[in-house]
Amino acid sequence: MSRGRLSHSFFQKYNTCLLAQKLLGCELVHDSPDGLTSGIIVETEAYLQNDPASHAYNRRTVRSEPMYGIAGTIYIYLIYGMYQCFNVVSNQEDIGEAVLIRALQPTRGMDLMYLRRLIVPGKIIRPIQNKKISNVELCRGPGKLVKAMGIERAVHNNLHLSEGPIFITPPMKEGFEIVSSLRVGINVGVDLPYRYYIKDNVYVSKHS
DNA sequence: AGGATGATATTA
DNA sequence: AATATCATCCTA
Repeated sequence: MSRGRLSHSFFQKYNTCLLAQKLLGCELVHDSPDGLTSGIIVETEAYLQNDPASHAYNRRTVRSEPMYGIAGTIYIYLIYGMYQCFNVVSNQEDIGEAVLIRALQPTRGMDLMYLRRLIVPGKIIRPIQNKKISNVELCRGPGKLVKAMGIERAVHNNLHLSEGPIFITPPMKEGFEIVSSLRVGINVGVDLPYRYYIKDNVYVSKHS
């Protein structure tokens, strides 16, 4: 059952765009106190040093500091006041680059994922009958997958994938075709084709 | 199409 | 200190 976890050498081995592609087909795992959840990475985006869309573009601030850590560091940030995004830091230390994980194909702990998706922070559970979240919808999008996986910035930011409760296993899926396209939800650097996903995979957030 | 929601970076 | 800006998601 245990396939082991990818270590620093894997994350450092490729440049950021290539790592974004190599991570496709690998399994992201969170072994949490509430239970284990996991999913195959099916969609990623690369954010580079000289990339206007990157948090590390022309600056090194407290928020983006984890991006300057060694490859395999976890970088989590808050977006739009409500959602969090999960990144795998890449390249050498002191070079601020990372790969955003945008969608997962759930493999384990789907019941727990479903429960987490329903919980509104600090409040009650969302009206149940109103919306039924399908397996396809559980992790289809960067904010969704972070919530379904029980990942929190306050707890997991700046941890490393080579140790700790969150890790990535070697590829489970192989032989698929990778599509590259423009990145989603940005206003600058829009022309850079640094989004990658598994062709025809239903769990990818959005097609183009 | 528009609103939720808060940290962050930038300007003053 | 004030403000514009978000690597998003949900509801209408």
